[in-house]
Amino acid sequence: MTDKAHPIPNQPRVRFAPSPTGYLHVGGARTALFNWLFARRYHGTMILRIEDTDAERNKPELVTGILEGLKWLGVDWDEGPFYQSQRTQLYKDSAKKLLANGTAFLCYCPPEKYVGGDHAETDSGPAQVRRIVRCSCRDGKPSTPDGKPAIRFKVPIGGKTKFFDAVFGEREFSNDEIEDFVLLRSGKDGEDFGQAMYQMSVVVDDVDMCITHVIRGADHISNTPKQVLLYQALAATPPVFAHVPLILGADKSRLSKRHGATDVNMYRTEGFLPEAFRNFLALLGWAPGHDEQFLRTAELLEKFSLDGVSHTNAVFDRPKLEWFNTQFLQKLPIEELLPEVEAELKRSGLWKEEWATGAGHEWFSKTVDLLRPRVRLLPDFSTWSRAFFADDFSYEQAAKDKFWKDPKVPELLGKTADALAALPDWNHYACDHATRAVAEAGGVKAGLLINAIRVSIVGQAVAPPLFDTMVVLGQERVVRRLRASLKEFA
RNA sequence: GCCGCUAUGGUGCAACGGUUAGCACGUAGCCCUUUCAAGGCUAAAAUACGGGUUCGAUUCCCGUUAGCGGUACCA
Repeated sequence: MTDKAHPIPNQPRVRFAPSPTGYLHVGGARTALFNWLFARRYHGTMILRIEDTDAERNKPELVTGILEGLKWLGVDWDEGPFYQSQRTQLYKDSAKKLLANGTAFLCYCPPEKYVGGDHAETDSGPAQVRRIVRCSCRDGKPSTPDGKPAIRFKVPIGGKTKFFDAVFGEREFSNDEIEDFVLLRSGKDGEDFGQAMYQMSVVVDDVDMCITHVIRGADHISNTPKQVLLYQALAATPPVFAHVPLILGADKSRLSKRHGATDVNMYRTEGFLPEAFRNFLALLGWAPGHDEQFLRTAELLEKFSLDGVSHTNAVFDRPKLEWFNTQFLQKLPIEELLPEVEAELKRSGLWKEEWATGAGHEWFSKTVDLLRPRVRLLPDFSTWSRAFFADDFSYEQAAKDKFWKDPKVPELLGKTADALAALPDWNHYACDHATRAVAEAGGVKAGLLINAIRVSIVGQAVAPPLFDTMVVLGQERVVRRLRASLKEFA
């Protein structure tokens, strides 16, 4: 539908335009991802623009976090970051141009006349009501002719403003519903005008940067007619808009802190794999077709289309995100997973350089491969899997209670240590047979001994299959740990 | 309040006038098994409500309800 109505240009130009008033929110991240997917899919250009025109709310230090979040997600850009705070002259010039061509006017009304509004009683209590749509200043009749004016857009009386939305289709809004919005704030002491307002700066920048497709959150849908009006006043062609549905919390209200983490960087810290997060995010409000779920980024790129974007807000489902993570943890080619694990072990101080190359690397690879079906998040490699990478692990009380309760256990463990120490070859088969022989001789089921040994050599009730674990740990270490664990029974 | 968007199992998506309404997450059970996962199989679970249009509506139209968004000299 989209492709027919508005053919995809060969080289679309899109932008992600976050505002540094907060961290990179998952909603913003999803918008960034869709822009990126679209740009890469159609060999276009991705532009990053920082919308920091509100000096009072901006926190410049947040920009770093936003950029880091994007990089972690794998969303890169070709141009920028551009900062709107450094482009103020452009907006002022444009506003003055509109003043000159009669599509804007000077407004002397005090700001508070517009802020807050009236209150009306409704069934659900007082609701805010917009007080002013058409300002009297537009006809040259300022209510308070003195003081510094702001510049407002002169919205046409009557008529409709239309635009094409690649996900919602043709849209039209009645001009009478659109207020005479502010383009430029009134100036403080010394300056003629203040900073540009959002509508002004986006449109001027989108025109200046030759943006062809504006992909953004659906919360901007009712801003769009204002912007289209601005394009017209500026004699510019509006881009194709694509509004993507919002992300909600489990209770269907707008996603916020009380729903859990909303900062993308928190997920990085928690130890999610970026590709898993990306896959999950991509499937929030979009689907490639019928039943595909687990998608590598290349497949995402191959299949992404604005047509598939849903019209409904989506709930952020954390359990599903975790499922994606375990899927990637298990299915990623091992060479792709290794660097992530290495970084994790470095963070926790368990990393040894000998694992970087040669035989050490081979061992590391084998160990990670053994561990990964049971790992849920990257830090599990340092915590749950600690006994595989370090010798100073502790014994879980619950594991001891569960698997060491048979009085025969200490003796059997001692005999197992002797049997294993005597093995000429150290492999799965040999460990298996030696262990079962000890169990049989001791008159117990193999399972009892196997479970007891597991606790002795890794300190926990849960670990990969025992004999694989033994092979990876090595003969010397297994025997030593078995003997050392005997002290726990004293 | 006004304007706008939306409405398929608990969740994310399919079905774009004709299907026993499909897939995935989650949930429950079973199998596998040496712990825990993974994996395999099975089950419960949905077209918000009311009107139209049509031979036939999940699908098109209208209304209601609900949720969300906008209604700032915020972005």
